[in-house]
Amino acid sequence: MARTTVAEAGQHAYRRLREGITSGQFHPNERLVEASVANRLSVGRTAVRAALVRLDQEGLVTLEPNRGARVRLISDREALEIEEVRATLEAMLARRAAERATPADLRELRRMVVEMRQRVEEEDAFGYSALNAPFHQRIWAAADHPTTSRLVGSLKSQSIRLQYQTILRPGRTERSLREHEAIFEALKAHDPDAAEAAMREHLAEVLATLRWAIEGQHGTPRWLPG
Amino acid sequence: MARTTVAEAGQHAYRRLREGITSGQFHPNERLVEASVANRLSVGRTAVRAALVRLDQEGLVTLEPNRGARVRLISDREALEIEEVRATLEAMLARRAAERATPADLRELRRMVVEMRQRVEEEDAFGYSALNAPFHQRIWAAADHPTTSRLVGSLKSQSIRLQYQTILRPGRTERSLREHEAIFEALKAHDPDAAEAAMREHLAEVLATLRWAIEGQHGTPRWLPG
DNA sequence: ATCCTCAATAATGTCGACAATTCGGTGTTG
DNA sequence: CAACACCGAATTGTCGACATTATTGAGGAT
Repeated sequence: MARTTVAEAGQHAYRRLREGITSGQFHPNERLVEASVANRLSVGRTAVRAALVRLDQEGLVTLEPNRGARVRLISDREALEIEEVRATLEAMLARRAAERATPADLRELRRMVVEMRQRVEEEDAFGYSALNAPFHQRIWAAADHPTTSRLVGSLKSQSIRLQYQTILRPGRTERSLREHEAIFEALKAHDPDAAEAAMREHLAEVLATLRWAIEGQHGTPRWLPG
Repeated sequence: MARTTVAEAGQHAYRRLREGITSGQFHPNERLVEASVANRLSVGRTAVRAALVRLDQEGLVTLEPNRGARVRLISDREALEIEEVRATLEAMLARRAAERATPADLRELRRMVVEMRQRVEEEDAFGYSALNAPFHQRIWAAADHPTTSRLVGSLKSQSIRLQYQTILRPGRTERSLREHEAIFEALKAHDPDAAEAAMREHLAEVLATLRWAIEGQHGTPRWLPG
């Protein structure tokens, strides 16, 4: 029989809401009225409540006493801070990954890099960007450091909003590809210093692009999702 | 009368429970039955439930569907991982702190170092250890990087269990004091590289001490709840 | 004795009702 | 006309009741 695990509606609500927020379905600063969300997701208010508490702790929504929840708006400053932390931690993970990447890890990473190159040659910036996350995640897996992986994953979901805009920068994909290739080479050579340096450089570029995107949006006072 | 904001019992329960866990009042792996906790803290079950969800997200308790909550037992491996992350992030904070420490920051840090030295001279290891956290926190404040500070603070609360045992290592306090002094000197000189290096070295020592403590407790195969 | 079945119990998951609070508007008063 | 107290709708906070699920222990069959 269809074992749909009816129990734990809370988990369900949490995932749906989280997905809704990170995918931009709910806008930053949008109010999340418990009742509305509840019947939108076809779950009870209790479940929504639990989900909101979780998301508050996670930093994706803010929860004010007696005043409800809203999607947390990450300030520009905070977005940069998050990216800085992410860079620091991912550099550490890259170092570890270089020390212990298995042949299987390297095979998979090579496959990804090849696919990325194809996307760049086809000038498919969006397709390229979609391969970005899996590539990084595979490195986290190779680093075998669950605590940090969890942390970095959580950070990433908080700063999604600006992630999209970084795709648009002209010439960014080519450069990004070269950086990814450098990281891969360092991992393949099992050279921790090189891997850490390459990852640090890559994320410094991302950070710079982020600054560029933030500058840009100040000129263009519209940044709502299309 | 004396309306102490009766609303928000959830916050209250959260703080009490958190305090109880980090202070060791509740032991690792101990089951947290909602009803018991509720009337122990004189709050409703709803509030306890919310608190547990928060603490689960925070990593201080584990929450299994239909099977309740228990105080999370941090494995040795995980404790080391946490300490590693903390080291990485605090090194970054020290770097930033060196760049932007104000005279007030430095005055305060000097005061703390002086007091630490006194404690060491009095051979008051426990008193010395109590000054440890404020010293680090002051550096975080100087770094002016709230995102990271929050993160590091959260990590620290997860690994409290082993923190105490590190005090016991012979000769540790003297060495720790010298490390702290080195960090202070680097901050005072506004030398980011030196500050980062000093902090990194300090926390590498802490990590080593942690490993030592973990080895030690393997000799004593008693860790079951009493 | 060991394993299995199955009721009894304890604890969690969910819901609906109601109290408490916030917020926007409305009418009153100076 | 502005400031202000106040009412009402909307929303959140809390509680108790009940359904659902795990766990325990006794009894029976092999």
